Amino acid sequence: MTIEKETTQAWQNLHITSRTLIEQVEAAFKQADLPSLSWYDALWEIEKAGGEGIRPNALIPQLLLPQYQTSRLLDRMVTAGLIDRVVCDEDRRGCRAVITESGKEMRARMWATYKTCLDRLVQKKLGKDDRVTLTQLLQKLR
Amino acid sequence: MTIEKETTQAWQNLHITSRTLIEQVEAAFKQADLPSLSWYDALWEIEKAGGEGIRPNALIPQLLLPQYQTSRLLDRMVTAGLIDRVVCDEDRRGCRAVITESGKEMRARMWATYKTCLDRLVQKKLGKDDRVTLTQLLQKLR
DNA sequence: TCAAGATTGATGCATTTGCATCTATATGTT
DNA sequence: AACATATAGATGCAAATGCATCAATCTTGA
Repeated sequence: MTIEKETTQAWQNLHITSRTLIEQVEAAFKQADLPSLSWYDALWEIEKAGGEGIRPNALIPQLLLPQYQTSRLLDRMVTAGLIDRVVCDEDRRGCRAVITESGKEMRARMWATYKTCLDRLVQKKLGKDDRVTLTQLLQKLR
Repeated sequence: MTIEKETTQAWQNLHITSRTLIEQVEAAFKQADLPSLSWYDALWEIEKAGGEGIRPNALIPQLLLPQYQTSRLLDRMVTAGLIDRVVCDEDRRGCRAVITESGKEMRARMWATYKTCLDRLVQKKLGKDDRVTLTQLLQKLR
């Protein structure tokens, strides 16, 4: 079994590109005094869940985080006043994460920054066809 | 300025794919009782540098790590006996990272595992043409 | 019904990270 | 030469991570 050059190149470009782009978004967030991408992802999932909120264990597969990281991310967001941990009637072991008004506001502010990055880093760099092709190729790898 | 659906999808697929694949490689390393990918990358760069070794500050752009992380990664690899930190005659502030025999052996063992993953996760999943196309699209994003 | 096992989510502890700063040496300017 | 500034790399400290484990609750099967 031999690894071809194109394999290595695809591999390296995949990870370098992903890391570099994320770094640029994180830098933009920091610049704007905003928390990091994982907070955005979590806030967005929790906001989409609506007033009922969402169970931490349902958040795990969305965020691709381990259980303990999810738990601690929620801790920090509670501390920051962006979400509430609400008791869960249907399962007393669990809880529900519910976004606060302040959380919604934060998510919106983050989106404003995020959006600009996505436009500059992806949309402006690749035509629609290329974006579709890229998505298809990436999906073959998952 | 509006973010189109294909933009979001390319963005998400890029990062999810990268993370997922890396997780699988890391899992394979852990499985085989080997250190993590960043050790591999560092060992490889240092080994390629030959007997002269390489200056930490030259390693930084290769590894895409911040200075302090590079410094501490070298610490740990010294502790593990995989590299030596050699005094640098031409610049007394600095040092040179030189791979040890044990380090070469470790890199080779890691490559055996790594290679298998690359074959299974990339080479078997995408034909050569697709790999080339993917690389090209990713390069447009960097 | 009740014990055995599974699941939810939190947490103690050691390691790693991120940031800022420090020391030491090198370089550039007058 | 003498000083100011820049650069290389290490490090103290606070925060975040990874791992293992815990308590509480739920589910299942006899």
